[in-house]
Amino acid sequence: MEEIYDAAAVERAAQEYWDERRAFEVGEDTERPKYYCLSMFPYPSGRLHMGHVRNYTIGDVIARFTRMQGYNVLQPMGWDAFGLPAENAAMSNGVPPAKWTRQNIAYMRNQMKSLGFAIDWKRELATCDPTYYRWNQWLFLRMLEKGIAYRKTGVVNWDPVDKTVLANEQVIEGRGWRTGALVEKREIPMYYLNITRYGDELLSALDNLPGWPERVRVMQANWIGRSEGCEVAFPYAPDTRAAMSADGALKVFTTRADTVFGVTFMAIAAEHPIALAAAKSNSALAAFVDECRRGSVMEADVATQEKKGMRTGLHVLHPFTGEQIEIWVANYVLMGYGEGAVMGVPGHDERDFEFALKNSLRITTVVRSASGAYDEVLEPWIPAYGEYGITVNSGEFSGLDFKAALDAISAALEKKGLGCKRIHYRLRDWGVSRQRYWGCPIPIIHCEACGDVPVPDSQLPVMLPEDLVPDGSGNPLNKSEAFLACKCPKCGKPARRETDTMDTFVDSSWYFVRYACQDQAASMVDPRVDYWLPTDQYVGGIEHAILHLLYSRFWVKVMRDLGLVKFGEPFTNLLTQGMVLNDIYTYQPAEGRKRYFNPADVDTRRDADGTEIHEVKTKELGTIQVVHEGLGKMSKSENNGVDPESFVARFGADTARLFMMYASPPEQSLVWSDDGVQGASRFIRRLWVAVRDHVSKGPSPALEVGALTPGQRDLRRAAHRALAKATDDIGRRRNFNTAIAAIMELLNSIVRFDDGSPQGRAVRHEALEIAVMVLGPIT
RNA sequence: GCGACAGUGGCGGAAUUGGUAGACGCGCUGGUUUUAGAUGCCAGUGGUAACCCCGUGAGGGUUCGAGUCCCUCCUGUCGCACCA
Repeated sequence: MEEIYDAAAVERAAQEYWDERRAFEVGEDTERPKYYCLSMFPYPSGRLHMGHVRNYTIGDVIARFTRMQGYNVLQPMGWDAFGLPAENAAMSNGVPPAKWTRQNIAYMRNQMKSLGFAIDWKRELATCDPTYYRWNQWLFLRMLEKGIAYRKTGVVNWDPVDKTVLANEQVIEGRGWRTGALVEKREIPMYYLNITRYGDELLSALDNLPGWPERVRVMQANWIGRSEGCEVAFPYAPDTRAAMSADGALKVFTTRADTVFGVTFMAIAAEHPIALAAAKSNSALAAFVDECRRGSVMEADVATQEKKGMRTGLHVLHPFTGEQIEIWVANYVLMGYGEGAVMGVPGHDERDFEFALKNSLRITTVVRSASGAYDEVLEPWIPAYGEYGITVNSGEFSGLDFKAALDAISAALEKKGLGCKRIHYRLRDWGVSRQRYWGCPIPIIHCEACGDVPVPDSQLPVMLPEDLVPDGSGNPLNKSEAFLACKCPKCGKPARRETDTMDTFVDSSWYFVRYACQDQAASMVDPRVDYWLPTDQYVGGIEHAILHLLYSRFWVKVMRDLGLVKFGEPFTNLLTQGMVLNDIYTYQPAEGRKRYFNPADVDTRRDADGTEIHEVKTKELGTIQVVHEGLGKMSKSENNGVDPESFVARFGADTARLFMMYASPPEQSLVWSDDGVQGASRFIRRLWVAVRDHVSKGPSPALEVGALTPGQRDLRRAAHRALAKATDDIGRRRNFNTAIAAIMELLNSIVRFDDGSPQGRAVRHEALEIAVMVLGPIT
């Protein structure tokens, strides 16, 4: 009983045993059903954090469990190795990003190994290796041939802090997603991927992903934002023609072309060219335009923001009646959506209604309620006004239902050359060029004579020089003559290489495919991909619900259409794990910045009247009282992280893993708790002691069910019930907590149950085997 | 504002999907081992002095039976955010 459970020794022995046996290396075994269990690969930032540990523990439990059920299970691991932090680290300490990244990978690989995951390390890959990124380049060239990749000069989002172009998706509320800096607009030629071409499929295929959480599918559907409607052009009236000094038409997109006869005004965004033209000769309007543009950035109270507008004094002509319609600038019209202009139909659109009331504009009824909810549109607004009905007061188009009116009106518009049916997406094409060094070079050569020439396949990969050190003054590739100088593949004359690199989302869009054939030098994929893919289970953070998952789905569909893979959806089942939270403690000195204290350093005691007091012993200030600010995601900035490495050193990986799985269901956030850790630690120790004691008493006799006492029979039944329960829970990934609870209960009864009889030992043996079997996946 | 999800002891959370509410763990209380502490072990722990009583955010409904289903409301979390 004096023996102490030495987690490090126990775990090291197990890990060595696995290594020797190459226990987790798998091949393509057609005899067994395959199971591909994938966790999102980490960015090699330097050290693992608890979020990683949780992510990979959940994946590992699923992998080990399915493996025990007889599947041929692949669980690979790799590194999302390109990206900005490496450049930032390079700038602060002068180390080339390649070196920094590879050191981090080596360190984190060791950390991961000490956690004992059932990973096939033979298949490890890093996206910064030419053997990987050459296929980014290769597929990019195929996309270029198909017209999916194209070059376009466009207004891009420029992050002034990171000095890089951001995708629309990387701009959050007008700010860079990483830096939070206000984004500026710049014109830069760059490469785009035509993801909108796949918009329909990306949307409709969501319905065939029952293994995805509903909310992720909703988020993706909203992001794609498909709407079916009609483009309508309102020709300029003479005054507008004069202001714009050109003939033309104001284009709008509408989903309600059936209400086109109800248009009583036009509303345009403050940034719209007509607004800018009108503002030149109208200072009041110019001031309003300014206000709107400022207001749209300060979005905090957008929800309750009043619908404000101002007339431009300019007009357009109704495409059917020829009537003059006045153009207003309105703060509720967004330049970034559709054409930056809407047709104002106050009778049948709530926002237009509100706007018309406020500005005393005419409200006309052009749709009659099919359900008899109303005859005429009157104040106040009722939702029925916005519903589909039968057209009225619409000239030759009166008396039609929505579908018929839409068809007739769009056909008539098309005849006049003033519009047509159109499907509009919120989703934009994916700009993949980045003005950064530490990324996959875009395989293009710029020749004075031949223009932009794709690098021939035979010259791939375009190698990224690994010895450069960014200094903050832009992309070092632009200063590297060795990289820049090349020959034009077409004419052979000296030419310059493209220095832009690809968005790192490209790297992560297909890494899961490459795991299947990581050592294949001759091609991007090989038949092994057909065996393993698609992935059966993907585990990762909800923060990737839109970008990474959407890009991956798109990329795989392109690969499918190129005949490279046979599937169109990469991830059959998706599990989005919750965050790891911990307490936040702060101290606000009389002067200076608020300080954050790590919860591990905080002592909590109760005051005489029962209120909790949190104290920290500091060197400079002595013992101070700190404030408990609640719970937050473990982060550096709030100093509430728990370091996995020191944790494992102290308690062992099994405790870390058991606690992670036990304390909270995988999809929910997990609150760190030292007490919970104690419980998990105690449990692991207790299990170890029970197994060791049992083993030390020698082999158990064969189990004779008929000879059991009622107590023994009960224990045996409890063991089998626990097994069934755990199998069910882990299989459905619903709640690992209950699976573990069943085993804890079992273990409790085993420990108490010790009558020393031979059959008692046999039952105990069986029960322990079951406990170890179920906990095997977890610990 | 719209949408999704949730609300159960002091805490994390169970409840076999409509059938003994509070599994399991933490915490707490008492006992015990120990020179002492930590650990370990034993017992107790929703409320109430107690019960065959009352208890799953509030109110109503369906049902032999509701934490679970339906309606209304409240609160919280997340997502979207004037989507034309």
